[in-house]
Amino acid sequence: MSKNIDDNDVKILNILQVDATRSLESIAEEIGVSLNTCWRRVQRLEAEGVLERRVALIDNEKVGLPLTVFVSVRTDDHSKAWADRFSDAVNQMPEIVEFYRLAGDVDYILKIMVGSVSDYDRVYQRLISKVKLSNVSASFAMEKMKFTTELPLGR
Amino acid sequence: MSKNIDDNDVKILNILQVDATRSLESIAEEIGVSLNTCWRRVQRLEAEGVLERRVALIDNEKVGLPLTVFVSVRTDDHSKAWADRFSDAVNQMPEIVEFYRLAGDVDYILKIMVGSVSDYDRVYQRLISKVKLSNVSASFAMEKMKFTTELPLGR
DNA sequence: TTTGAAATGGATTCGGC
DNA sequence: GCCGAATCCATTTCAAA
Repeated sequence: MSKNIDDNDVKILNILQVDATRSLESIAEEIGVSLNTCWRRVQRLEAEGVLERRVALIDNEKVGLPLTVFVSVRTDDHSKAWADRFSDAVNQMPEIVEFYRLAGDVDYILKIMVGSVSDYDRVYQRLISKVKLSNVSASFAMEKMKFTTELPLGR
Repeated sequence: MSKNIDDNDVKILNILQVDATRSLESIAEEIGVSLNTCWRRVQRLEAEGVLERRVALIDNEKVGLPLTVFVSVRTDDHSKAWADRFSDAVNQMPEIVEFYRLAGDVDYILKIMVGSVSDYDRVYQRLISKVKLSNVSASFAMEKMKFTTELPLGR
């Protein structure tokens, strides 16, 4: 934990990462500081970029996106040019919601959210039309058992 | 896409899933409806559970959680009792931020956010002390190339 | 320089038309 | 769907420590 984040900051972050609609007044009361102090801390956390943004989370099933797919990618082309093209292609595709480069035998993992298996196939076809992938393996999620954007900050 | 979500609802959702601090007035203006209509639509989307909640997103590196680990789990115990114990254990561990049951040869995938490899090892030890896992494989993320909570709703 | 109390003005909420 | 009143809330100001 960064040294410029104290106990009260953590309390504020823990409240806001559960519910960003909480009023400053109620947060101030809960953590035992004045409204003003609380406001200043939130401002500082935003200015420092600790608090990145506030977003609305949408129920993926209720908007017709019940299927989550994890895709493992291996490549034999480890050039920068290839990596850049892959990255650009992924960033143009809104169905790909997460994308990491990994250590180990799998080079990349993608998380894709779509309406159906055939929607997934269209996303897959579009992706491989943009960039050559030597070894791709898809795993379909049968059940979302936990999903949170809340980071473990301790108390 | 569910039939009770129309074009204007999608526009509202697309705005709020990028920035939940936007005022109703500015949203109303952007999509071309009255403030009141916009407010009622947001109320309805919340009541229906389409809009689940609004949260603050925190910079994981700035709070000392630079390491993301994907863990694949295979099990030979496919009983309900075992699955429940696994699920309970995961839900008690805030470092595990995502958890899915998969189709295919890997049974589960976990996404874990921690400060370091040794923090990961502590999480891992804690997990296997609570539930027997027959085959576990961890992949460490070297680079977060894309992360968004924004669902692809089309226009 | 920091802190808290109070004022301001803007945004949200909700009834009625 | 639109108006407008009542309320709530973020932000600024200002005085005191």
